[in-house]
Formats: sequence, structure tokens, C-alpha cells
Amino acid sequence: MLDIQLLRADIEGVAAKLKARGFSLDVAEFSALEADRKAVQTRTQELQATRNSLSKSIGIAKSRGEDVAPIMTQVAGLGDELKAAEEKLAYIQTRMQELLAGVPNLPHESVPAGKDADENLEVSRWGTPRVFDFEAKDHVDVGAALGLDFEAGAKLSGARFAVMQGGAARLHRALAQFMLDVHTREHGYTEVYVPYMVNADSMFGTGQLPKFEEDLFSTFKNADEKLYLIPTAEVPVTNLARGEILAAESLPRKYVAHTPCFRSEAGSYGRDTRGMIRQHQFDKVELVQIVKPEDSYAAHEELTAHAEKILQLLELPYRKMLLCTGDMGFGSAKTYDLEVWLPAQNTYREISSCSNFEAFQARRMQARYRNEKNKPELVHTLNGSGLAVGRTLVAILENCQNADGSVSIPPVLVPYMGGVEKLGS
RNA sequence: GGAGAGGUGGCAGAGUGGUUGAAUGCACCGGAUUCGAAAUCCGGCAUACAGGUUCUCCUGUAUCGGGGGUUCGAAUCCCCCCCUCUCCGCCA
Repeated sequence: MLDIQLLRADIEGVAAKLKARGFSLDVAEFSALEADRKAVQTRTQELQATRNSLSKSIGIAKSRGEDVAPIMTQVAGLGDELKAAEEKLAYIQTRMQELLAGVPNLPHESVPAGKDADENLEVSRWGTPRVFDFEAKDHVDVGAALGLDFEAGAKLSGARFAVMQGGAARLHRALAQFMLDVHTREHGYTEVYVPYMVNADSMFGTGQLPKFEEDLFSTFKNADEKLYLIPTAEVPVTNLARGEILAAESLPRKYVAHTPCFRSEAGSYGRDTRGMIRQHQFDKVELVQIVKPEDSYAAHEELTAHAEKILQLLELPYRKMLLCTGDMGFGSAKTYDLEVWLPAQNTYREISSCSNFEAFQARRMQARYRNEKNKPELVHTLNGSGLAVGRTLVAILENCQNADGSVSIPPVLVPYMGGVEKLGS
């Protein structure tokens, strides 16, 4: 959520920046509401002040045993106008909040302008895509012999679900364990275990609600309270700070969590229908940092490097992309995507997305810390995949496949595989 | 699932209709004392929003788990919900 003060001070400037990311701000509606708000709020508060002081004098008069009837009639005269004013103010404020809640974050000045993914900027490449001396198969074909079973997933749950057995399942688990170990031991993150279902307040806090409800799975906790399945651990982990005033010394907070993620993938019909790339349920190891505002851009570089480190250790070629204004997520001020090389697709595919949200989520969550002046100030929040486990499995199956259909395990994973160096054949 | 207790400021903990945004203690900040420190003393210390002002200041409004109600006036009374704790039952 943007600072409403910013919109009041310079709505045209804000609208221009939002336009760069393809969002059209309803300046007219906002301005009209703002004009109304100012008048109605001032009047409401005046009336409330009058009522309060009259009520107070009733108390005083009563304690002195004086007749309070004249004051009572005076205060009664306020009733109707006050009630009407309060109702109108509540309506205006609700409407403004709704409007504001749907406005995406402003892009950071270092973000290139662009319309869509085609205008993202390649920042760097690591590793060299392997040249195969045989026809490289895709992960579906490689995985079939190793226990990766999409038909079973479809039988149990439908499209976009998979079952893994034996070696594939073991490799999947090994990847998550490995990532957690690297981030906790070498990168200083605290491992957290969090709920996989969260309430609407949490979803609002990180920005999934109210705008993206159709992307979420949900269930009813009781007749009128919904619980949402997390689309990423970012939601429960970042919301740990919701409503808190953190001690400055406790920052930065660095969390890593391994969770399943659930996404309805509404609107992606026909895309990535084959294989594990786009599933309704997948595992991810997520990095979250909660930092002081002045540290967030350094933290963003650091967090991205932490995700890159996993790819490097696994010896998977990747490139780092700086997303342009038009391709960034709703709440992000700046995002790097890491894209891993997939030989069967002959291209790089997203395996991690690392974003700095600045105060956008913190404002929605009222997540603050005490600054040097001892005043509460909004923190900055960041997160990034470190990495998406399912897609990492895909990358290993494809990049490390052998002509005989087996898959060589990256050396760093061998200890996590009980010493197994090769799956299949 | 049954029975009971409770949710108040960073923390602990008073407060059952009226100058209560809220006693007191701790923590924290400033000052005094001291060669310095501890102890002691004095003062300050919630958040959000609005208006004025552009001062790091004044005025106002809202906020005592959440929502609704009664009332001129609600932390305090009524209703609904959420959460925490204790005991019993059940259970991984």
C-alpha cells in the first residue's frame, strides 16, 4: 500500500510512475473523494468535539447537583447531523482504503521502464549450458523412470498435480534439506515452520488480497471465516511482523522456511501444461528479510546472491534478470528473477524471484520498528525463492541426464542422497 | 466436546458509566548528583488520523482483543465473534 500522503501531495506524479508499470490510477475518483473527505472529516471532528465537551460538562454539572436539562437539549440537537457526518466519513474512508489497497507499488528508480517480460534486463549469466551428444529429453520423460508420475497426480487430484516415488521423491527431499542447510549455516537465516493456511488479514498484509483472491485456494474455517492456502511462505513468514513494533537491535530479521505452496493458476490455462513447471502444489524454500529502510537495497542484493549461491552449488547454469516496470509483481519496488537453463526447452526459466517491497507490505501490516529517535517507523520487507524446489528438480533431471536415461546427482547433494551418485539405470 | 478464568500502553498490572488516554511498577529517554559509575532525585515517555503550523509544536478526533448495540457520555453495561490460559474428556 502506498502512503496516502504521497497521493495527496503529488497525485499526478504518482499516476505517472504507476503508468510505467501499466497501472492506471483513477485520479478523478481519488481527488473527488479526497476533497469530500477533507470537508466531512473536519466537520465530523468538530461535531464530536462539541459533543464531547458538552457531555463532559454534564458530568461536572451533575456532580455539583445542578440541573443538566438545558445541556441535554443542546447536545441532543447535534445528534442527527453528527450521525450523518460519521456515516458519510466512514463511507468515504472505506472507499479510499479500497482504492488504495488496489494500487501497486511504485518502481524503484533503478528499475528499467518496459511493457512486459520482453523488456526485462539481463544482468548476468552464470555457467555454460551443456552441449549434449545425444538428444536431451525433457524432465517428464527423464523422470518417468525415476518415479515422477503425473498420471497418478491426475487420478488423485486432477491436472497440475504430481506424485513422486522412490528416487525422484528422495531427490526432491534432498534439495529442500540442502537449501535449508546452506541458508541457515552459511547465510545466517533462522529456520521457521509456519502454518500453511492463513487468515485474510495475513493475505492482505502481503498484498495477495483483496486483488488476487482468484489465484488462491481457500476453505472455510467456520460459517463466516475463510482460511487461505498459502501461495508462498512469504505470506506467513512476513506476517510474523504484522502489528509488531520491533526493537531496532532485532533487525535485520532473516528467515528461511520450507513449505508447500498452493496456487490456483487461474488464467494460465494452456501454459506449461506438461510437466512440473506449473503445478497447483509445489514446494519452495523461501527467504524473507525484515530490515531497516536504509538497508533494504543492500539486503536485496544480498538475498538475491543467497539464492544464486544454491544454483552455483548445484552447478546449474542460470541468468539473472532485472524485471522491468511492466513485469513486476503488485507489491514489488524492484525484482530480480533468476532463470535456470532448461535444455529441453532450450531456454532459461524462472526458478527464483527476489523482491524488495520497501514499506509497501509493512504499511499494510503495520510492521514497524523503533528508530534512532525512538519513534515507530515502517520496516522494509524482502523475499525471494531460495529456490523453488520442484523447478530445481526439473532443472537437475534435464541438465544432469545421461544418455542411458540415468541422472547424475550434483556432488553437493550426494550426502543428502545417502551417498547415491546416480539415479536410474 | 464439557466446565471455569481472562484478553488494558514496550512489559507487568490497577481501573465497573462522567474533567480516564487510562493509577502504579519495570523498561526506555533527558537532566541533577558523581572524578566516573551504581544508587537516589526531578522531568519526559502509546498509536493512527485530521486541521493549523513547518514547528520536530499546538489543537482536535479515534483507539483499552474484533464487530455491533444502549447512553448526552463506555475500558467500564448488553449482544455476537476471535484468541489465550486452567481442569476434565478425546487424540497424533
